[in-house]
Amino acid sequence: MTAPEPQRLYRQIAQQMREWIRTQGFSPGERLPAERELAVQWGVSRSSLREAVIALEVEGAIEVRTGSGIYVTALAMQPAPRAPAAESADWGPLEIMQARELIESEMAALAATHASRADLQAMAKALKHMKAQAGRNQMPREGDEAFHMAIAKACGNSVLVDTLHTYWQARSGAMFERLSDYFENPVSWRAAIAEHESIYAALFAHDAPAARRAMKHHLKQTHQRYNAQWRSL
Amino acid sequence: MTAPEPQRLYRQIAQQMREWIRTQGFSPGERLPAERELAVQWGVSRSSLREAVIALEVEGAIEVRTGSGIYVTALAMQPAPRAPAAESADWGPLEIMQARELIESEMAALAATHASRADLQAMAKALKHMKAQAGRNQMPREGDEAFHMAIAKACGNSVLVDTLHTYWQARSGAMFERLSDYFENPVSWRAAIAEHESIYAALFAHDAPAARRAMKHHLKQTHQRYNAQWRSL
DNA sequence: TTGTGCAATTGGTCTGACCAATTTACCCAT
DNA sequence: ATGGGTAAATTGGTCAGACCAATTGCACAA
Repeated sequence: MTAPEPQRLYRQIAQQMREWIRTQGFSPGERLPAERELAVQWGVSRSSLREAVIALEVEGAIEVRTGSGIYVTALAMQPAPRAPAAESADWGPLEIMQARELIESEMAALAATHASRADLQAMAKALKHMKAQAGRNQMPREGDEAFHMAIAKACGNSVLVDTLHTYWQARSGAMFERLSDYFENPVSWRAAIAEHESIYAALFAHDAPAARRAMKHHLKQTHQRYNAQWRSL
Repeated sequence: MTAPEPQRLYRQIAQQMREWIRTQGFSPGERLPAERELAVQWGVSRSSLREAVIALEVEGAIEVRTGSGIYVTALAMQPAPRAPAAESADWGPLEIMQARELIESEMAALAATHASRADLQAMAKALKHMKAQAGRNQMPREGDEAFHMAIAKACGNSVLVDTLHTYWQARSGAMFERLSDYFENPVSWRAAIAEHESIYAALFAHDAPAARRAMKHHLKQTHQRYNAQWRSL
């Protein structure tokens, strides 16, 4: 009862190795002792040591090269034990919407000056997809995401693309699902589509201020729809 | 030469198991066959099968309970093979700076209206830390990060905090290290500290437009320092 | 000096065994 | 028949040793 955590051996070893690597002044790219030596060093079998190595490898802290050795990566330096999807776990819907409002408005402005013909084409296609889905009385979630991601791509900055993508993935949360059921109705679809068209028009005209304004308006509306629904739960 | 990737066995097995779990209609919480059976099923030794299991466990796709069995988690359903830090891997320094310029400017404006006394105190402390480090002729990287993160926290939005945190972690990349060596010199430190003080002043005065302006200026300066250095490599 | 090839090193995989926690089955007492 | 409790079967956890394959290093020969 007092010792509820006889953790698996490989986890203990992995934990100790993480600290050891960061402590003993290993530099990225440096090679650490052979598996057999490490096993002796921690007094475990090679099998167990190996399991710990694999855990660290999956985490990205080390890199194993067959016949050569085990090498530490740059990631090993940052203490992040990185539980899978550790962040984004406790993101609330309203927080995400606020962040999107802040970021995507500026992204729209940036996209207005950078967007290529191909980018605009992708947006148009997404918009068309939305209308098609809405026409079949389905929630046009797919097209919605495609449209916003197309704008991100138009910025020509992979950091922004990945950031927004992370936000959309976080929508899988349970709370989000419940919210969607309530507020995603044909009326708000039509409104959203109209707002998207305003954004598209501004981007097509390469009008940065207008694009920023349109995007901010769209997300503010969405935010308010969420907010209203949130309070009513 | 034509087959450059005889991937480690455990990776192959892990890959196949991921698909198998998602395909064969396993529900979260359900138990899958015993290790020994799975080993036979894929025609590998238990050791190798076990390594694959550990990889999936670290990824969070499955959960292993001693003496009981191996259980699939909710995460296993989402197809994300989530390589460690798959994103952020190929982020370039200039891309990150552009993203920061876009996001942090707005964050500063938001923080100007939201910042509490505690938030401002944290910024002041970070600023002080920067000066102390610079005084000892050290690159004030720590204080720099603390200052920017304090502003993010002042927004009261965990999504924004996590996003910026991700950007700072990406700085560990090799390219970034090399850049830092070149451009991070006492002259730019002093400039950066002065710029930080402008930002702090605007936040302290709760002047959103000024905060936005100051932050944008600061990051644009940094961006240019990077850019100049980048071309000279 | 240069290049080739052998040998040591190091990771990769397998077999088989035994231990510990958990679960299941069964038998006995009520 | 039912309840409880123990024993056996199941399942993961760890270990030891062996052999293979890729890499690396070094000595020797050209």
